[in-house]
Amino acid sequence: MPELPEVETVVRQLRPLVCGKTVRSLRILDELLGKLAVNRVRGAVVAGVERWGKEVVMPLERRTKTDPWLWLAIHLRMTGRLLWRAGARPAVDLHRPWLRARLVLDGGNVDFVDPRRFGVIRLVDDPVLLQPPGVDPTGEAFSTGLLRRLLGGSRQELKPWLLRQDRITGLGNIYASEILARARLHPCRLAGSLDQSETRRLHRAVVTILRRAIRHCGTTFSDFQDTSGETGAFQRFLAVYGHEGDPCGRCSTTVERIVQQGRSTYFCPACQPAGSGRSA
DNA sequence: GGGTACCTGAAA
DNA sequence: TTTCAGGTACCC
Repeated sequence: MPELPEVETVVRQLRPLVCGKTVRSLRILDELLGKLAVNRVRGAVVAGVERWGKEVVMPLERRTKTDPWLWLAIHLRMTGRLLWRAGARPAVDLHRPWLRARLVLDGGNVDFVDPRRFGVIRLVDDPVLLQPPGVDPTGEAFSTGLLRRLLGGSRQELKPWLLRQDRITGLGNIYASEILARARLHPCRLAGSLDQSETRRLHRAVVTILRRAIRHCGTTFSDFQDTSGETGAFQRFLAVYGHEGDPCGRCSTTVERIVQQGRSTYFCPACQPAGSGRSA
């Protein structure tokens, strides 16, 4: 599930639960995750829970004179989740559907559950290795001017361009469609073809959609306390994503679905006219 | 740049 | 049975 707002939600919910707690162990249960130096985390203290792009990053402080910092990074990819299970002795009982890894802390577990097994865990000494290449669209640095420079000259279609993590980090397939619907821009427009006012609309849509999605805890998400249900509520506000064949909320024209680079794009052909600068 | 692969489950 | 899925790495 996770795009930027969902990962932000995970991080905010996890932070007060795990910060300051001591790591007992990191259990890797799926060989697809590869070999990690899990012994190095034992006894470290969780110093934070951060979102770096779409990745959950936990700085771990060790009681060693040399190399006191370790960085645990978890990318949820398509179906990964981090579920908190409070409890005193939860290292046993590894039976949980799709459980791939478990961070055992004093007072509870962080369970990495991931049916499709695309998720990735990294453990590194140097946080530079985790630095996302693109700009964070929720940060101060993301301005209309910066967006204009990033778009400059690109001959890629807008919607695939929005998915590029080396330009803007954090957008995914749902919010890319939602952002273009709000900005009233056709997904097949060439990224480099936007004029100043269109660029401003796109910038505002990125900021607004992400802010609203974060406020509503993202689109569908599992609870950390009890394993049931979804706390995310943003799906109620989706204007176009998943709404092929439904009337557009603004003009009642039928919402369409097209495929770009093998992925679904939803848009309203009336509110988001092709206009000039559309790819051939 | 764009297709394809990775993997599994749910829904059509 | 086939298609689709919130992501990204790797191929030409």
